[in-house]
Amino acid sequence: MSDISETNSEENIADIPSKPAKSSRPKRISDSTIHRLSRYLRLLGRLEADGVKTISSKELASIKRLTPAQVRKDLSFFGSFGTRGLGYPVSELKVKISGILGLDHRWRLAIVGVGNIGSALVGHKEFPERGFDIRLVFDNDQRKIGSKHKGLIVSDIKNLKEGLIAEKIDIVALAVPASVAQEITDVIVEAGVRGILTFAPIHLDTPERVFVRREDMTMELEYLTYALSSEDIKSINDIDLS
Amino acid sequence: MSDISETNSEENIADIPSKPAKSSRPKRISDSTIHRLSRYLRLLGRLEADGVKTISSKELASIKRLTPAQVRKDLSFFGSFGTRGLGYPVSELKVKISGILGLDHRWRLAIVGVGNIGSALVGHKEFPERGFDIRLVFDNDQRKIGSKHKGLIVSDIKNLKEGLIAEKIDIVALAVPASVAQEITDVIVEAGVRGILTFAPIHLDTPERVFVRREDMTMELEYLTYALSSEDIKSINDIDLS
DNA sequence: CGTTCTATGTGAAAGAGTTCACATAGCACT
DNA sequence: AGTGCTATGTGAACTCTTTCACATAGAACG
Repeated sequence: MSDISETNSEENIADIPSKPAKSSRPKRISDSTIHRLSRYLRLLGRLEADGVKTISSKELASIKRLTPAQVRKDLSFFGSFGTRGLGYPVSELKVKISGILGLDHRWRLAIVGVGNIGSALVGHKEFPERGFDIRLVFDNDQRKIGSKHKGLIVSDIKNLKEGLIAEKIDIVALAVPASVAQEITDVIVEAGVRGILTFAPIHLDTPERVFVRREDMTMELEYLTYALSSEDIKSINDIDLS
Repeated sequence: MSDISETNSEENIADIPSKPAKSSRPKRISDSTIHRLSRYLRLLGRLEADGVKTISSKELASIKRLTPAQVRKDLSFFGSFGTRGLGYPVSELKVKISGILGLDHRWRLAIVGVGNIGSALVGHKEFPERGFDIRLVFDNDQRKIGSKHKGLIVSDIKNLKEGLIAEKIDIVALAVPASVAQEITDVIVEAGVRGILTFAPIHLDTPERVFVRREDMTMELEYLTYALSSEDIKSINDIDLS
């Protein structure tokens, strides 16, 4: 049973907290720490390009609106990468974080569903730049199958399982309608893929060994509408009626 | 902590109970609670369509892999919507949550940037279905400006500020290169828009009254690569430690 | 109308994540 | 080599979130 899979705020991964703490486990790194590492990494890339050699936790934090302690704590979970009195060596830290995040080699992706979102993913330039190679693209629409889409030929979803296995796909980006997301997920899982990035706004049932992350724009929009609405309510309530 | 601007200006206001103790929104509600409300809402929509009249916290939780207590707690922050011994009335709860999230009226969106992601947003069918109307689309590419994009004419980004004001835009979805994201954000803020959903992987500097949410696919992919990599490492490490 | 049974609503406990605060490592400069 | 200075690394304190556990509201049925 993986402790990483037990994300707290999102239900992504199937998990029933049945087992008591297994012996002495490394230590569970929080969701948010990993996300922050991603963000440090990107910043470090820019700093390196700018020729910055060293950066302190304070500077790192101020750019991202975090506390220096947060930065140091995040990094300290994985080792001591800084020099006391000096700060962190930019290039070296970048390499270290890349390693932690598993970005020391390239990853093989497949996109399933070439609708609005799927197309955007296929053309997304950031992916190859950051180590993700899109190897396969699938759809069930006969008009799309066989056609070239930004340099990649769209495969028939009927061949999904075989394709994923043959191309040794690590991660699938799932951009299909919610109504078929679960059945396609089952095929992906059968093919042995253990990472899924889904855009379907439903819960996907997967075995424990499979990691699922959801990207949900509507949910984020709804967070905004909540925030905007309750602000308004607040200002109304702030007016003293007496 | 997420990027949502801090919303606690309540320290200023002394706790004078001049009004009926019908406190509107006393505590700060967590990020995760709001996200879960979004997800309950979607599930309730499906249940309602299926003719389900009543649902218990246990059922609600099992579908989403949460605990019943979590569901009840989330809802209890906003009131008592259920009936003891019975559960929650589906339609009624749906209306209540919609209200909490500010979804009792439609919201006016603008998309800035019609690249891969921007195009996907413009064509995204879920938005209108969920109360979000895309009113304006902007780009800086002369070849795109003036052309119709899924029924909407692309405006010149030079007219961003005026357009946002004229169309009373509530929320902007920002899908532009990171290099120009901050300057465009400044214009959006000047136009008085207080909600931004950004796809640029950088920190946006905004005044406190503006709410920013980030959608970051690469970050989620990196979470997956982290999880997949450390799984492998873990099986090696599982042997010793402390 | 009373009894039984079920699932809510909620304080309190437990568990996570963040911030504090400070001892200390290492650089710089004499 | 010694002194001063700065920023790391990290237990401990604190704060926020989740889970527990149970009293109790209301439905159902005789």
